[in-house]
Amino acid sequence: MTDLEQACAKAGLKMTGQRRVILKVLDESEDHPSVEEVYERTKEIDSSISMATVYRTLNLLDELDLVTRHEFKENFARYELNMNHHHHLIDVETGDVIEFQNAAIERMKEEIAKSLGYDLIECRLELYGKKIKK
Amino acid sequence: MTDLEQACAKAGLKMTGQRRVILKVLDESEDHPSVEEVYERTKEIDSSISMATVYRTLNLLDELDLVTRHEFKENFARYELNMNHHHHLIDVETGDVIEFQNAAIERMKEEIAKSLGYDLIECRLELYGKKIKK
DNA sequence: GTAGCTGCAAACTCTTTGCAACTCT
DNA sequence: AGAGTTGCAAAGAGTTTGCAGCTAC
Repeated sequence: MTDLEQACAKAGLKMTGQRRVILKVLDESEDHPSVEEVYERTKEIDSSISMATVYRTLNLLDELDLVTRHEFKENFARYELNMNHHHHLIDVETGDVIEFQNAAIERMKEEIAKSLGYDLIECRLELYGKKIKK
Repeated sequence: MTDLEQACAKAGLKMTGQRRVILKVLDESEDHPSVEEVYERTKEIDSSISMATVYRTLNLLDELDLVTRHEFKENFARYELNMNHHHHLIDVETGDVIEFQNAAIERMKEEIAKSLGYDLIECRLELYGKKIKK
């Protein structure tokens, strides 16, 4: 039983075949798949899984904070397992997504929120850029 | 003729009655209205304006960079005139939106993009927080 | 005069949901 | 056994678009 499956069990979710497949797909994805992409990847393992189940499962995982739902400047959602905390730089020409971390920015976010009288709960930081050609 | 109308004219847009009303509404809005809200506000001035026109106009203004399209963690768009550059802190309990600026963060964003080999074109920074009660 | 704009309604895309059947625990 | 889960198809929300008529330039 994987860590992910354990976390689900702890939350009281039943571990069905479909869920196991979806978790496996997420765990093996190194990118930020859309719902459609998660669906395609699960179908290769179990072709009977429905889109509705993929949507429902991703929503559950999001509520459990096992997954982060992104909405870059597209009009559909992308998901990603919640492992290490990082932000994204999106290549405006190709759509490529690059991950980065930056301790100084983390610190400043907290400070800014605090100075406005808020506890920081969550945040979204996305850079959109164009590759520098040499 | 307002600055906004001038900018539109320069881009080759015809200044119709509907557009004038929509621009006026945006100009007088101090918040970040949704398309629906822009529509409601325009209807009070000219009740014949259609939703389709509001959508089309906002899309045009977005392309001209006169307006910024936001999608906070809701599932609809909000718009805002592109005046001074700033970011947003969203109150997760009430949905209130607070604006802020921070020069240090601006600098860091540029640096991060550069260090990844990109020219920064655009960015999205949103803090989601809960008000600190005393 | 004509390219561009508009309102209307229909179409589209992504996402959610009601329901009856099924399945983990 | 029973609550939770599933697939299907239908519904929903937000947004876009084809078309015929209208309007700014």
